[in-house]
Amino acid sequence: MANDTKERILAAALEMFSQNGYAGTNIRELSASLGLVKSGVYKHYESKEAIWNALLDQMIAYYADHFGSVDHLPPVPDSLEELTRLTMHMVHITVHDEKIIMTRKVLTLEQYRDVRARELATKHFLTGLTEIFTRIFAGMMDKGLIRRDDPAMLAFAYTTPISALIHLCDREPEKTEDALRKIEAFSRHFVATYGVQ
Amino acid sequence: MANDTKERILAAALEMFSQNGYAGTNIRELSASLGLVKSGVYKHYESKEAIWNALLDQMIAYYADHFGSVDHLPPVPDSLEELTRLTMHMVHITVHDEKIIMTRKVLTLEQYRDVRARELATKHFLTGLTEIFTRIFAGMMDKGLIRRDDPAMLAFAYTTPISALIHLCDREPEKTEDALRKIEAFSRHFVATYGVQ
DNA sequence: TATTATAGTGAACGAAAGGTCACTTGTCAA
DNA sequence: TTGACAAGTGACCTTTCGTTCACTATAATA
Repeated sequence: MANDTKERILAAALEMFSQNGYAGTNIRELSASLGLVKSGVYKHYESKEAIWNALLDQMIAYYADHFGSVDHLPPVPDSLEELTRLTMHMVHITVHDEKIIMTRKVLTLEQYRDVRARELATKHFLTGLTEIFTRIFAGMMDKGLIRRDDPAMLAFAYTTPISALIHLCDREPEKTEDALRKIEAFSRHFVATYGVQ
Repeated sequence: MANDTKERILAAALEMFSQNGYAGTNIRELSASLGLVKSGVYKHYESKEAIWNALLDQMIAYYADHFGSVDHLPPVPDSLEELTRLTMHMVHITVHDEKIIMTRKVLTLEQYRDVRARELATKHFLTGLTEIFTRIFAGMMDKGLIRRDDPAMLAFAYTTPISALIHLCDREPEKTEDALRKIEAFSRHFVATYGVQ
């Protein structure tokens, strides 16, 4: 199947780009990892850059589908404890899903070179999470669970420390357990600070 | 002078590595940017990797000299307003000094490939700032300026959002002004939350 | 002054890169 | 059964890469 190979190429590209970067990846190795010879790849993509652009297209579409729409917002927690649980659930997925990890790494490595990677990186690493939690905190304020305050500021203050530790997990995977504990401790501290007792 | 050229090579390497990454940088361009021909570079470094290692040595030494010792700790602020001023002063330097910007970019680009870059990245992006502000907050608690709390947790909660915006400046320099305003707003919000009025 | 080490040149090299092309194979519709 | 087409192969091309080397110019040293 043409489509199958085309997608397998993208999957292999994600893996290699996330480890060695775009410039550090060569088509021979990429093809070999799929059991093809390099000219086979050129039957599906006209150039290395075309692979890169298709991969970015896919990442952008994936992001829009999964995080970009209001439909996929997690429900507003009904308790402070549930906020921590929700947070830990989201974090667990994001630091253990290989594909998501590789996506973050690719965006990290190519953010200075490619405009679209740069924009997606900002969404992934900063504005995306902040927007989601702005709504969550606004909802929790309405429910009287957390102190009235600027929900966007709280979301920023809540998500960026977590993001920093997620980056740490990407960089030093052996510290993942520690980072998860630290995120949970941070979440509880946050709740203790802003939550209405 | 041998030493002069040797250091100019490192400076050029920092610039090119920070823009194109190690794999994306070639010795011809690097030499040309110094007005040399590429074989001239090999009179000073035996290989591209040797340049990379020397650059890392320099970055590690620079970090140890400027941020690693207790001597260079900023003084503990005497007021909440001064905490914000101190913060903005440090941030201004860090987002406007080209050499520091390039250092962060290099560490960002090479963190998955090189063990030493990985470790230095964690210091730069996470533990370094947190340690500095842990001392500052401990001092401010002693002075009765901010509420008694775990100073390391406060430092983490204070520095990582700022770090996130510094990364944003590296990625999208045109947003620097906005980011600086946001950092100041965040600092004041933090002070309003944890400061003793 | 003669010598020697240093910095820099320019041509060349082999390896590896991205990409092309004529060709084979297998599948499916006419 | 045959024709057409998509998928994959292997040899080959060009360019670029990191690296080497014989050589020159210069400036300090003995």
